[in-house]
Amino acid sequence: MRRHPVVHPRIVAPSRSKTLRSPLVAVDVVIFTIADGELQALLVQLKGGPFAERWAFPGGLVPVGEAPEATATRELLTQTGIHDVYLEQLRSFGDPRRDPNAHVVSIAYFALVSDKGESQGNSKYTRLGWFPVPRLPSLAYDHNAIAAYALERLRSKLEYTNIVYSLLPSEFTLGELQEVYEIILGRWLDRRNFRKKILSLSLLRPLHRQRRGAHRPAQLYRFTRRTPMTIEML
Amino acid sequence: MRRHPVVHPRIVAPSRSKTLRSPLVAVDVVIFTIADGELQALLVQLKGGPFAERWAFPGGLVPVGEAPEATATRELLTQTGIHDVYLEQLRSFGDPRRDPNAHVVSIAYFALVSDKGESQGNSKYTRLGWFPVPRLPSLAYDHNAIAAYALERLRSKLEYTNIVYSLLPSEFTLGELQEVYEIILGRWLDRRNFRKKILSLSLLRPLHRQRRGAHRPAQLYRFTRRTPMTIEML
DNA sequence: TCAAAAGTGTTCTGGATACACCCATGA
DNA sequence: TCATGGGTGTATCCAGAACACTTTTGA
Repeated sequence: MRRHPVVHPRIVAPSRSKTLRSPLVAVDVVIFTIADGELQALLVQLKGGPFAERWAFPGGLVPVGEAPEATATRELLTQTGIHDVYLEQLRSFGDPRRDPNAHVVSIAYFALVSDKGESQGNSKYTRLGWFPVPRLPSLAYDHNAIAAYALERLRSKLEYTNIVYSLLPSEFTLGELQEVYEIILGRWLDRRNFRKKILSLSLLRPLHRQRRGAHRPAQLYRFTRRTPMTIEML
Repeated sequence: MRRHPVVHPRIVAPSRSKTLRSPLVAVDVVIFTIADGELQALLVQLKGGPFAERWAFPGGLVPVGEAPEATATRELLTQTGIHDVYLEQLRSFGDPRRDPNAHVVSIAYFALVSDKGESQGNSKYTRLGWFPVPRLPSLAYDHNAIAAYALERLRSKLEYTNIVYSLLPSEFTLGELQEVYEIILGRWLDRRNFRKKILSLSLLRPLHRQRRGAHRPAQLYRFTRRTPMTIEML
């Protein structure tokens, strides 16, 4: 019926017609990183509104004329200082009661960063905090549901894409790579099978340097391509 | 920054503030079925606007207070008469230029029906038509991109979920089931291997009836559960 | 010398693939 | 009798899983 101008005119300017009222559009970004042997997510603390003091994922309203993904990128930069990250749309959450103030349809994204460093930036308006994903507090809006969905997506994409590269620094050992998998998937992997499989994919280039520590030195590797590809990893 | 009321107030009523302008929200539904040995999709013909006469997926604006999925269900019923179908969110498409009239963020869904019959309903406002997916015309908005995305999703979900049940009538033969897979995946499957695999999943219950034709009678089957489950089908 | 992580190969098993012939029916 | 799809079993291959001991270093 939308296609019939009399019934659902898509053409009239929004401000002219009461029947054209539609929910607001927002984005929310779940930013994951690995730190302290855990999967962590970045939260901001709300200052006002019904969820004052509560934590939530960074995000914001999408203005007319801006692509939602651009909003996500922009809010990420202004709220957390993070830029140039892997960013992927999850899905939208549109329940009218998810925000008590107004009907806001939120498009959720997830982002992956290799370390917390970049997020020290512009925190002058908001308190930022990294939280271990297994023990997230009770979040504002429906953000706990978004978190669960994001985690599920991360787990499955880890298995059939190479996006794990965005959780690692440019140089890393096979042990560190395996640890990322173990933390996110929540299960131990056999080291020999893991190395066999990963090395057979020729995604990694061994360097001429090693990581030293209180143990036998470990070969350092680099990803040959840091660009998303779908490939059976496990 | 959205969390800071002064900068991005989420609280003010939409009509009060210019800064709160956000795109409109719509849904679009890609409805698939199998007919005449092909995957087909249901389109409606637009009557006015810059895409007059062009075909598009049924859909409509989401009103304030209604969950987008409810809008999708409702528009499906009013525009096509289709109800009680498998419906799944794909993702949202938000490019500001996808609709020349206004910035409309569309949440795309895909639906599966087992036959065209249900769509004869209320076509008094719009012309409806089923089109073979491999030969879709040039659609309105960005609907060709939505179609491509929907097809991709359908193909992958066919492999790891049981949603194929929603493309089949309540009783069917293994040959018909296999044909659905072959049409959608676009490749031939070995009959013996297919039957072995499918029957090993105990998703099907053989009936005491057979389908007759100009050939050896074929055993009829029924799905034991017509509810979405994730399971490795192929 | 000890703790801690790195490095390495083989066996087994199960699932996927490839493949060809006979059967029952309606026309 | 013929065309059409239905029904069936076996051999092969490969990837995944299971599994233990030695090495190198810093402390």
